[in-house]
Amino acid sequence: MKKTRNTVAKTKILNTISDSKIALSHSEIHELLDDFCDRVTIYRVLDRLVDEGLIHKAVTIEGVVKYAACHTCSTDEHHHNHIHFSCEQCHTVICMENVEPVFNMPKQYKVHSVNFTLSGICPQCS
Amino acid sequence: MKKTRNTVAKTKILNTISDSKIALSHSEIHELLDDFCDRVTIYRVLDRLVDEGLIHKAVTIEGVVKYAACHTCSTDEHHHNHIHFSCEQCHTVICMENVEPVFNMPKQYKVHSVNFTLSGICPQCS
DNA sequence: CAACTAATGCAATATTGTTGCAAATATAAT
DNA sequence: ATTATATTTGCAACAATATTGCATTAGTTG
Repeated sequence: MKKTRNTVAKTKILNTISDSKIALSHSEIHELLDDFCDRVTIYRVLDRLVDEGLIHKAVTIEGVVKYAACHTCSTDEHHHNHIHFSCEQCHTVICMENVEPVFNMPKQYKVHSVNFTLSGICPQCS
Repeated sequence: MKKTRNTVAKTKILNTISDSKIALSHSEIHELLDDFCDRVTIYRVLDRLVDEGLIHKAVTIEGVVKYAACHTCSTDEHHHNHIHFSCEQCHTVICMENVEPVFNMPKQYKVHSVNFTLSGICPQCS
């Protein structure tokens, strides 16, 4: 694995995601960073952070890619089998770190990663 | 609910999806239809078909939106709680209609739809 | 067949994601 | 601290995907 560096952009982007209660999309991060760095840099840093396991991805049923840092990220035993909830009203996506679905795949399928996203109305919008 | 019409485009697109063993993206459908109708029409028809419950969506971890028709579609008791498998090698997405995950959401969350997509290597590519 | 309205095509535009390359910068070695 | 190096960044260009407005076409109903 290629060595990766700790740059200002990377730190700032990781902090933005870690400090957020909700999962963030590329464009949301871009806005929060207020033109601190280029759009392209954000795409590349996000890819790196995912590779390094510091954050994880979740995709809504609309195809919007969101990024989040959860507690199991950056631990040895780190997996992201938990569910994400996407509110149809306020469009926020949150990690439900305690909700891990149980399923039974035929063992010919080699599963590398999962994406569990539920859509509906969150408690705040009800 | 607004009334919807049975047009040639709608029929052709639905048949394309129904006849396919794998879930199809907008661009794949566009290719299969070989310029029978406009790209925009396909977008609109897909939305309508989803609204009417004749097909359902699945989104890969890369944010690619795929469409599929399953057996429970178009039945009264129709739900899409099954898992989709996305192969990282051949990039095909299939419905695992028999694999329905069990999970336990806090009941303050009103769940309308689910998106379960696993990524990995399918039996053919192993 | 006439009237009504949904659906389509087209053009324009918006949004999202990718690539190549030169310049900048983090890291390790001296 | 200075230098050597390879990663990272910004910029520009491009590609892919999705959306909107409006005039025209074509289902559907009576």
